[in-house]
Amino acid sequence: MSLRHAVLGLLATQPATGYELAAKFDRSLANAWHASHSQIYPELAKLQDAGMVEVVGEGARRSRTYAVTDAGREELRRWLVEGDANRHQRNETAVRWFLLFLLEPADRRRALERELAALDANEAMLRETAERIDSLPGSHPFRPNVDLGLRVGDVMRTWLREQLDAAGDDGGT
Amino acid sequence: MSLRHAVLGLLATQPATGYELAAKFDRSLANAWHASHSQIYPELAKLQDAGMVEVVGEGARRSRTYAVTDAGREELRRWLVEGDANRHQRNETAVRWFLLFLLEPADRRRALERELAALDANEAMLRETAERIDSLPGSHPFRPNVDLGLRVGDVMRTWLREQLDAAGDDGGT
DNA sequence: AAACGACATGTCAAGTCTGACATGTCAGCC
DNA sequence: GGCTGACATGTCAGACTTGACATGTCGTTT
Repeated sequence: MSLRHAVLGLLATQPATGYELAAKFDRSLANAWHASHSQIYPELAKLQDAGMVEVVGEGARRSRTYAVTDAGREELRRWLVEGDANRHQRNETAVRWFLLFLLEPADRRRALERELAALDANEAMLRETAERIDSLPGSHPFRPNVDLGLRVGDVMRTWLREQLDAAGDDGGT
Repeated sequence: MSLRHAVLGLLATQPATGYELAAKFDRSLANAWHASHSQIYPELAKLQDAGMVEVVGEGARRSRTYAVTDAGREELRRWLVEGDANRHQRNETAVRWFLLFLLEPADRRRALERELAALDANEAMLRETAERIDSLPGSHPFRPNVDLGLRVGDVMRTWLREQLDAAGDDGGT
């Protein structure tokens, strides 16, 4: 279960409310793990019961800011250091890309173009994030990961364009 | 749900038994989607009820070979063409890589080296697959995907080595 | 002939995740 | 004052996934 460790990790980076965590899952972790608030709030409660996070502040609208405790930090460290490199992933995009060859060239071209557009959008988001981070003073811990995302995105877009060319050859205009 | 479409796709590529499908999920789709036989057999039954696959042969040990029907092919096509480019993924490795900066440099180096080793193993597997495929007559539909995997692997390993260098700078010997 | 390992399928309890439903607060605008 | 949209939390049924348990077959080796 990574949800637990993702939450611990985000809180270890910076204390946050459940709402803020949900936003971070949609931004920072968008390309790594998806979780919505309906999972995050119960998980925070469980982590609090387990003594791994604690409430460090309350704000307007019943909001509670959580922070990691020493026990939580230890659990996180244990997972990062000892957890075996589990390569299992669940990636709908990858499945789709595997099966695109089954389509007729015309359909395939359309699908490839849609995938390319989605990647372009992701690229734009990453570039924005990079710029925002770079304009901040000091270095941001996630900067290398943004960079990795950009590089992987480049490779994937190149590949998609190659597949588009190939589909064009097969299918005429 | 991608399990259904992954199964349909594999069967559209080539008819197979549930057992063979499970093996393919561990090989071809290892970096895309994980599914074990305890999911595959029930899914085949559901797909058969829905008229999307049919039994085209029976072999030793009660084995049944399934193939996609026209209805299944249509559903698969619909998903490939119309399904929106869902970028949600669930990737424990990515989460870990996001949080590695939280570790002390010594721990971080150890973790990075373990990740590098896991990637090397994956690389070796992909190269083997590529060679096996290339030695076959004709072109194999998954060849481009193997290539994509190799390229993405290269980018990731380069990144890991950079992070290792950075951790070395931080933490001395 | 017994033992072994790969082949082959099946079930199920427990855990995880999704999407919808539900409730309420606060700030700014008209 | 009322409206709207962002903020903020919570619950839950239904679907999906995991890992363990269960059963049996076939070919090869000892």
